[in-house]
Amino acid sequence: MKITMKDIAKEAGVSVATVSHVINGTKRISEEKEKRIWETIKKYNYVPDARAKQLRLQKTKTAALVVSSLPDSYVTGFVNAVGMRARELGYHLLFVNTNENLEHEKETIHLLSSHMVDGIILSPSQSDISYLQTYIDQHLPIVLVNRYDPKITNIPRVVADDFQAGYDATIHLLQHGHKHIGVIYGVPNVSTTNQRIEGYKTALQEHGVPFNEHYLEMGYATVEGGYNAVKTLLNRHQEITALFVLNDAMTIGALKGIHSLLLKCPDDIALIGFGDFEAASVTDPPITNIYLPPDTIGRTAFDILINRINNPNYCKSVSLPTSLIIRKSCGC
Amino acid sequence: MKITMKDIAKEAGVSVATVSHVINGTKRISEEKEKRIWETIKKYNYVPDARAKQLRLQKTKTAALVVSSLPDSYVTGFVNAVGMRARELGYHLLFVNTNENLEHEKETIHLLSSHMVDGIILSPSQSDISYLQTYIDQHLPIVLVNRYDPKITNIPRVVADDFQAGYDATIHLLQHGHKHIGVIYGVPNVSTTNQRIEGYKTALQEHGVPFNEHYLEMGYATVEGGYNAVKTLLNRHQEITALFVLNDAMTIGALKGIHSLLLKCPDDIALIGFGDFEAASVTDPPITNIYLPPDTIGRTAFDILINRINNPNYCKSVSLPTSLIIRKSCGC
DNA sequence: TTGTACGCGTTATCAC
DNA sequence: GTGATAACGCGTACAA
Repeated sequence: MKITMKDIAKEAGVSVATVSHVINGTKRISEEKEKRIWETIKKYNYVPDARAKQLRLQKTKTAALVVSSLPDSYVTGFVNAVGMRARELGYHLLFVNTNENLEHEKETIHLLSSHMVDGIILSPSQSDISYLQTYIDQHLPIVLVNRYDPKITNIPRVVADDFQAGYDATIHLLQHGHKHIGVIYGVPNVSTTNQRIEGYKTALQEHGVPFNEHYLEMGYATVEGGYNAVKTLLNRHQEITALFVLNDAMTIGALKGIHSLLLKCPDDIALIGFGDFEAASVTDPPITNIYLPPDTIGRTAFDILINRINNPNYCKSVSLPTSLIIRKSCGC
Repeated sequence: MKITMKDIAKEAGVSVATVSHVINGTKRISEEKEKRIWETIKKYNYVPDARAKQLRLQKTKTAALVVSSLPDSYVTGFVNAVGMRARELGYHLLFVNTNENLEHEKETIHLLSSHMVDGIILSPSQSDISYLQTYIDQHLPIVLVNRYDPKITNIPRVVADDFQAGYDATIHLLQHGHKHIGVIYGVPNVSTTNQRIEGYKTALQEHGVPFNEHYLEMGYATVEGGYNAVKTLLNRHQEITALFVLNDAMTIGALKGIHSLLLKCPDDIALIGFGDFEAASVTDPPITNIYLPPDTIGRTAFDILINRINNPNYCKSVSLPTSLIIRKSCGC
């Protein structure tokens, strides 16, 4: 049931006008009443209805950004796919990039929960998404993409089969005779990273290769971050002959790093990336990648969201297969 | 002045209920009245207020997409910059990708004009944006980015100095002794393409090199498109020794094409791109590019939009400088 | 502090 | 069958 300012006012034993003033700080209200009102607001996790506010104030505090095309790459492709599907189904899309910042993400979800949108597709910044439970209880339709918390099962999600992908990549490197395989990742404690590393471990184990946790190197999920991570890792472990990098930007940085160390790829160091980007076929050498299907993920996520909007109990989760695109960076 | 359903009803001599039924097709209304109502709607370019509708119907037909990061590349970087600035100023951002489709763009602007947003940053699909005049007359705040119509001066814009960029790129190639320089572009009749080509022509002229219009090759603005365009162009004009490609995706495709023709870059064909992408430093060879500053363009566009929102007469236009990033694809 | 008109469409109800 | 009247959705801000 949706809770309005009227409900808050009744519960706190004041008028809606008073509640409004407290929320907006537009007038001094007595200490105790103000406190009681805030408590009631917290209790019900109340957020003023954005539309009513906009209608009254005659402004939306929303700007539109319209562009005529988006070049490809995983997240971009994904954003694009969601946009296309949204359009096909007569929906608009409000877009927010939280820049891997949890606070920003929490604020965003809170804001959006003000009936600003019918539902949310969320690619979380971390795996700890327990804060979402409140909104789920309030029947705010949410679909998780890419990352999720395995312990939370009442939120639908669409993700890639990261375990299998990590496994496949590792097997590919093992088949080329590599025994010392480094892994470079950007974001810790998220299901994507964890699952890919699990797949990596499993593949190693099946081939009787011991797992060395020092072969796991974290860095910022940027070109620069990948560059630094590679240099650190290879300087410390000269026995490493292959690298598995978990995202596009770091893959580019890793290749830069390999070049700067005057190493030959794939002769000295084999490289396999995750995500796949347009330029991967023209790099020196062309990079073998695990391909993530942004289009399928995006469209599926939107379709699931619509189902969830129409039926609050709908809770299907999907895990999509990835594929290995073989180029030259592993010595094939 | 904002026009409401009440105004339409009065003008057409009917009640608001009738107007609503006509718009939504929820009831049979007599031929003549329906016709009269539609005419009035067209006359005033009336669009029902999205917020009032949403408030009444308790749904927004809007979904949110929240992602935790966007990898870089020009448009992506630009989108990201606008998003950051919007957040800093307490705005939300509705995002639409029109996929270079003019009809889609027109529909979008029309929809957004329903007070759905306070203002619009538009990267048009074509230079013919005369259809915007109606909205400008209605004081819908719009800022143009990247592309514009030189004839329309009452819409603020922020663009790169495309003429100078085209000039700089060409001069760079001329200085390396190239006389037969091909140009590959994706979108015809837009200011970006036109201006860059103007710069190219001017540079040629200053160096006494004749302009050959057959050196201009158009293709789809994709990797595939760049690939095909290069093959077509180089097969037809074997004397060409340098290529200037006007966007990232086609630049990647062009390099692919050069490889597939078994030509050496830069020895056989020099290459200079436009936009610059992360992987450009690790391609074979690393690609010299004209760099467009997405961050500055995005933030500036948003700031101008805010000014326009606060003052309908504000109409500053900005042209930002580009820079040449020298790598190896020109033989430096 | 609070009652209440208002912003703008939608739709159930009622009148012709 | 056609069309108008009016209540409603939810905050805001002025008058009391």
